[in-house]
Amino acid sequence: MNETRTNLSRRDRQSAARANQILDAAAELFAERGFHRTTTREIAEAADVAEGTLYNYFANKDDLLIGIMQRLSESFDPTSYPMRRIPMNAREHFASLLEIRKSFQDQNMTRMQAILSEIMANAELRERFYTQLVEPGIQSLEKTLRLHGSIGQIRNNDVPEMARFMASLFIGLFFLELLGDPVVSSENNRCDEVGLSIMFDGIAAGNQELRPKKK
Amino acid sequence: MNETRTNLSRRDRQSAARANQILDAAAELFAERGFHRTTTREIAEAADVAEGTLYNYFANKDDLLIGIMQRLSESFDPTSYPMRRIPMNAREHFASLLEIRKSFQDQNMTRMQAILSEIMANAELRERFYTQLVEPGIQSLEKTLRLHGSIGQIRNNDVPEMARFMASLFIGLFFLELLGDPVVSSENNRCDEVGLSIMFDGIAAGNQELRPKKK
Amino acid sequence: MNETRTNLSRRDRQSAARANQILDAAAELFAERGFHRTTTREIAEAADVAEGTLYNYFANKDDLLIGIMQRLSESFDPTSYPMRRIPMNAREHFASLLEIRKSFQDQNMTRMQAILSEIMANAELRERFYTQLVEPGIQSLEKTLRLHGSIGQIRNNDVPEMARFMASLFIGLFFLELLGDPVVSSENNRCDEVGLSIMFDGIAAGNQELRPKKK
Amino acid sequence: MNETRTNLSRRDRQSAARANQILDAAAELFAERGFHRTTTREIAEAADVAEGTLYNYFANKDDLLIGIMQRLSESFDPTSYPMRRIPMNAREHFASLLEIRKSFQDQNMTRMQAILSEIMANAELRERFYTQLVEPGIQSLEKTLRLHGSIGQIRNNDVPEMARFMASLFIGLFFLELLGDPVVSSENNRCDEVGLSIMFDGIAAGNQELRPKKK
DNA sequence: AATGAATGAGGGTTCATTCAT
DNA sequence: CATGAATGAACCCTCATTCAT
Repeated sequence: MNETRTNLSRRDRQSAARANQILDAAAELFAERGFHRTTTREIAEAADVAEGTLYNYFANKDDLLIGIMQRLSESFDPTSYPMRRIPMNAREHFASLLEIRKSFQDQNMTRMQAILSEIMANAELRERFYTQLVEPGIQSLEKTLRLHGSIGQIRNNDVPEMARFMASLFIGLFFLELLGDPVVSSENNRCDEVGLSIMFDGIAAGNQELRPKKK
Repeated sequence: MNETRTNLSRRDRQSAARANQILDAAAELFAERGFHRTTTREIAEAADVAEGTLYNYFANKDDLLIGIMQRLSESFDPTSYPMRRIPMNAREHFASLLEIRKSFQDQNMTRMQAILSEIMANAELRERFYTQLVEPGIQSLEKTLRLHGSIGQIRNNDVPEMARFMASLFIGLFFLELLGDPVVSSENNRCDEVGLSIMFDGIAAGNQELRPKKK
Repeated sequence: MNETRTNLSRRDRQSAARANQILDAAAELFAERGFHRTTTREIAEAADVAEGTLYNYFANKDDLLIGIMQRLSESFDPTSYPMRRIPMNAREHFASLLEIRKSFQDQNMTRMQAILSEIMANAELRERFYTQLVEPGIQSLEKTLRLHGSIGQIRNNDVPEMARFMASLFIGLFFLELLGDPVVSSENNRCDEVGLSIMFDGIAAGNQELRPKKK
Repeated sequence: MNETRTNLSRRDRQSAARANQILDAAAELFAERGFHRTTTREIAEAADVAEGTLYNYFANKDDLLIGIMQRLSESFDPTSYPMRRIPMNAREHFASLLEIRKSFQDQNMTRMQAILSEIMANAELRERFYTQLVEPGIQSLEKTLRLHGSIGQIRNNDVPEMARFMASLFIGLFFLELLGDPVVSSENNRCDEVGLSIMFDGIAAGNQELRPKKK
């Protein structure tokens, strides 16, 4: 059989594609109006399948959330990023992390919104979210911090707290964007830039290096 | 009648008390299992009233969320805090802000959780949340930053971004606590301390002042 | 309060009446077209209540069957019958039992049909049916047989088997009626009469006493 | 091709075998959990075919019941039995009928259970059941009774009622067995024996012949 | 104002049946 | 003829809301 490039038969590929098609439709709707205000009927319509077909791919409505989360975590591999151009200047490194955050956010905003509404109310999902996304992200941050700390580029203590500090920043910015804060949402906002500056040099007067203005 | 201290009649006070009793019950349940997984029957039972009674105090179930939000914003008056002991050392000032955040969080965790689950899915609520809580908070931060900036204690530019930076930090820490992150959740965590240090002096090696260790 | 005759409040009585109203409608429909081919909507319509009201009185659809069974067993108290005019002639006694059977059948045909269809498929119901109806009936028969046996009116051994024999007869006749057998179903059928005769004197030629023809 | 013994081609035989394989699987499941609680998917799995294959052999799910009934009636040919060793002693004759009943029951218990649950709820099936099984059985009984009556071995009147009497007995015993009555279900029960005795000699004291005790 | 039984629209899910492969 | 994914009507049940008491 001609399946050199994938181990999956055509049927399997079709099946996976169908599952994705359903998940995408579900994520869109969950993000738009929340998990509970979205009916399986609407999902089916949006995915252009019959309602019963949903249940050939997912055990129940909750399982759609799990599926969305799964795909979210698949597209989030923090270990791959920071090491790409190491060793590098710490500031540039963290700048690139912030950019990665932004690009991840842009590509996964819908999925994030889709599950966020249920994360507060669904302990299992919350657990998964922390384990699959937040924890790995924080650990990656810790690793990065230790690396740069070990070579004297940044302070070398309180790594766990620093990592939480940075993670909080990421999460908070995401939230403010969701809430529609005009400054954070504006296309050419300087939040990341300022954030990076503060993170490295603090807000104390006189600490700031000269930074190149964004053009 | 003895109504010297309030403008409310006894009936009005009883009525307000009953409304609060219902809101508290609702908040507790919403926080625990989410808005949609909580039934009006459960709320009524928890509040020790009949189901129909709910509708004498609130137009519908959604209105309970609005009510909880209302009380949340009543107990959050950012304008009152920062000015208490001004002028003061900027670092101490922000330290006290962090403490205020923590105490607010402790006292309103339930209510916050109660509405958070619906904020993502309910545009009206999201709007209210931003307008009543986030925006005032940010504006207060901006004011504070400008104040200290104007007297040269901290850098004096990018105030909006700095305020978002700090707000993000608050929000993110809250989130990590909700998610059960062990470092942030631990009783004697140093996150605020480290956060303050970073905020002022940055993570760049050599920037840190000597800080007194927490006892 | 004026509740001398019953311990039940008006509300309780109304509630019980409503429950009966629902059970009667359900029994009718179950008998007509079977449990699974009857929808809760149809039951509600027949009972002239809303569909949701069913669930204020019964936990679920299955519970309706249990309720019907309950009422069936309430209207079947075998212990009360046979002793009414004891000691009596054994033949007359069993003749009256057959009449009782017939009258019970007439009054409960619908309910019996209603549950019969599910008895074969529902182990719990089958268990209840045997325990609440069949077993008490057989035990009552055994008691009666022992009584007449002890005073020499009938043979005095194999009481359990004789009781099963008679119970089988009752059940079988009921079944044939359900199946629409013309002889058993005919208004003035002589099955009971002949049955009684056989039961006492057997079918062997020459055994029969002279019996008065039914007028 | 070697088709000397049957008129059926190999294909036809295979086809019939497949149909039987499906019917057997269906009967097993219907008996176990009832018609409506059994899904076509389960039947297909048990029969080791695809779900769609069912519909190549049977028009729909109901048709499976008809099929089971068909096979039941094929294995029940009352005309063949009683005449085998006629003339014979009437008592022995009926004893052999009871044995036949028992063996039929043993061999067809599953199928009987399978359709019984639907007989109460399905008029068409009930009709078939009566026409194909009960009526022929009763007619055969009537014939037998008339035969023995005509030669003076048993009473010669009320044949239809006597036949119903006996049929009821058969049906009732079957039912008690289904219900799990301990006496009827016990391996070495004496119900048939006692039943025969009663049927011939009645329960009246002094009627019984001396019968040999079962070992 | 308080009650809680009644309501019925709407939800998630099942499953007999079809049909393209 | 065999397959099993796709289908969608129909089901049981929930629950926010109403209203007579």
